[in-house]
Amino acid sequence: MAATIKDVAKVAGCSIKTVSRVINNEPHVTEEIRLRVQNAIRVVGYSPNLAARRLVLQKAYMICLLMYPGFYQPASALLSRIMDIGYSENYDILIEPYYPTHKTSKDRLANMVTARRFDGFVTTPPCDMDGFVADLLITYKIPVVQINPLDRSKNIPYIAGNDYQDACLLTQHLIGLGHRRISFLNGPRNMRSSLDRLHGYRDTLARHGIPYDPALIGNSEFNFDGGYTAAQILLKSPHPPSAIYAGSDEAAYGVIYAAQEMGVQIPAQLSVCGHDDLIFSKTIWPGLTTIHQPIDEITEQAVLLLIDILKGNPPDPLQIILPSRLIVRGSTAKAA
Amino acid sequence: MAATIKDVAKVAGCSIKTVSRVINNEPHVTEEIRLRVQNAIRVVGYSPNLAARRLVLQKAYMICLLMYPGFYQPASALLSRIMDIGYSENYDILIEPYYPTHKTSKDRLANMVTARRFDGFVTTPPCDMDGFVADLLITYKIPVVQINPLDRSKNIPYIAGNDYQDACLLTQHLIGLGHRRISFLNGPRNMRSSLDRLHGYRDTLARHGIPYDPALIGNSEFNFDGGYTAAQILLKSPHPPSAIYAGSDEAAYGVIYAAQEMGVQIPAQLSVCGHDDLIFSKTIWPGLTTIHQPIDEITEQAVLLLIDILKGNPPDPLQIILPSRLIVRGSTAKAA
DNA sequence: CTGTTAGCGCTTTCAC
DNA sequence: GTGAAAGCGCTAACAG
Repeated sequence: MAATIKDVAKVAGCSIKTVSRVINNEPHVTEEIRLRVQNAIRVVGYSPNLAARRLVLQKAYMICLLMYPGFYQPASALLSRIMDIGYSENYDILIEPYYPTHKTSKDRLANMVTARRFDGFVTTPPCDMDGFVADLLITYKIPVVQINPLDRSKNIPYIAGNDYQDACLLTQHLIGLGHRRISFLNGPRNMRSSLDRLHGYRDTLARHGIPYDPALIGNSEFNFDGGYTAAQILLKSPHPPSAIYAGSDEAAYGVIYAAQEMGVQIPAQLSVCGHDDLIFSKTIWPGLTTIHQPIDEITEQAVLLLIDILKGNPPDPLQIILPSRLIVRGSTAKAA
Repeated sequence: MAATIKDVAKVAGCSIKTVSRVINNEPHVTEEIRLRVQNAIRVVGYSPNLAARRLVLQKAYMICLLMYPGFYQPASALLSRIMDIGYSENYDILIEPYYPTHKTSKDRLANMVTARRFDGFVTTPPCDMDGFVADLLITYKIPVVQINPLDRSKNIPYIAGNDYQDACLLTQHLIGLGHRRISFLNGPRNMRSSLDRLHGYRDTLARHGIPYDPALIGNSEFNFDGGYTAAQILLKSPHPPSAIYAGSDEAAYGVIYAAQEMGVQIPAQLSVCGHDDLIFSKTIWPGLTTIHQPIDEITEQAVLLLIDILKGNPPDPLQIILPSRLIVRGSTAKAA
């Protein structure tokens, strides 16, 4: 049986309340007694019982990171930092998968919410696809911070990247290299980032007086197979593009694979860009030119923001957009 | 304020003990009252308070997955399944990073153990590098299940793959393709899998009467940079290998990168194998021949095993080894 | 500055 | 078959 405050009080020769005061750094304790208690804590090997604290404080001390499996893998380094943040603030952080289209997933979330298992939530897209999560949490008055939310019209705190601007950056890069026939591989239609990236691409073309050609738009679903298939179609077309902006790194991998298979040389005959800067994008051959959205920083900040809100210190801008970086590697070169 | 058993009891017109009986599916309740209580639960929207239950039962209902960041990334699908398993058994599963060489990391673990934050642990290598984790948990009598443990001499439950046999499989594959000068890129010396893979490689060569040549052994640390550097050295040597078994997929990526850069064609001039079957190994060009250790299944089984132990139903073999699969892709071909 | 008391929501004796 | 009462370890309110 683990030691309790009673044991500590007995050893220190004081009441349990005094022990409680010392543990929680409350005032009104003489230095002498404080030291005596701290010593007693060490002697009996005491550490507070979380369940008891949670019960009496009516707080779960738990945060839920609601993630759509397949959308984005939290690298272990990030995970590590997030858990550290939680730990230092006394929160356990749980990563829960969530499929917005599965009824069981929704039911489970509803359970967790009504049971008040978590003090707050952080969500990734497309968990917020249909507004179910947001509505539920708002109804039960449970704080949320969204990562890259699909719908930014609601007044929910979020941390996000700037997909539109990022796409402009990438398109600009290709145009700067002399490319004029630039393909764009679109992603899922219900994803905000797909649309934003497409718009960035279109607007940048327009700004440079390059006409928009629907024949150059492929559909990749932002995954490998989609990129592979779309590239095959585009490269076999009578008037193929000189550059493909794949919309996502995974799709870009598919493009590169298809090109290699067809004997199309990258970047000599075809420039390829991705978008996301997955960890392997620097290790495939040739290195992939892409956009590095600071997703780790975004996630980290989302957790910090949520904790601030939970502590009752909501910072002033509750909605923050972080800038990205263009990463130029070997997969793009001057147009032939 | 959420509803409690008291509220339910009031609505159902019975005592709280009866409500408790219904919640926990205990006998000695007439069907009529049971129904009345179940109805009342729905009416008041009751769900049990976990903290209270934890307090009175003296159980954390928490499992810790101790992971070495960088060793292995739990794919989100796996994560999803693990959380599901935990959820269905009423356990929260927390993923905690652990650096066996960091004092802060050890201190934190010690804290968690003494505070009895978790009912049990699952560890990945090399968390068990120095025996600290195992000793600590054994001292405090907290159940552990190890994944691919480095030291299997202790009597601790584990789920593991068979690195030795896997390496044999891969080496065999290369020899079967007619390769005789086969390089092996070693990993960290303190990792059991490095040694086992090396031994499998050596023994298989021996079985086929191929002499072991230390000049063909490179050091990759099982990562991209290591593989890249080692490949450069090997390929520039006067008598280069016709195949490189990279010891890990990440190292294999480095080998492929280096080869492409030097204009060495894969697989025509050089066959390359990895080991691990990371998710991107099928999407790089050419697809990587490798070993698929069922790491997802291993992890899943480890969690299930731990829960069985926690429930007091330890199954008979507490140490299980799961077989792997050879995955042949485009990166290996007949020797020239 | 310190201690006593009550109670968070639940399960567990032990009567009835 | 059912319920009253005690208590898990802690914090909050209130005396002293």
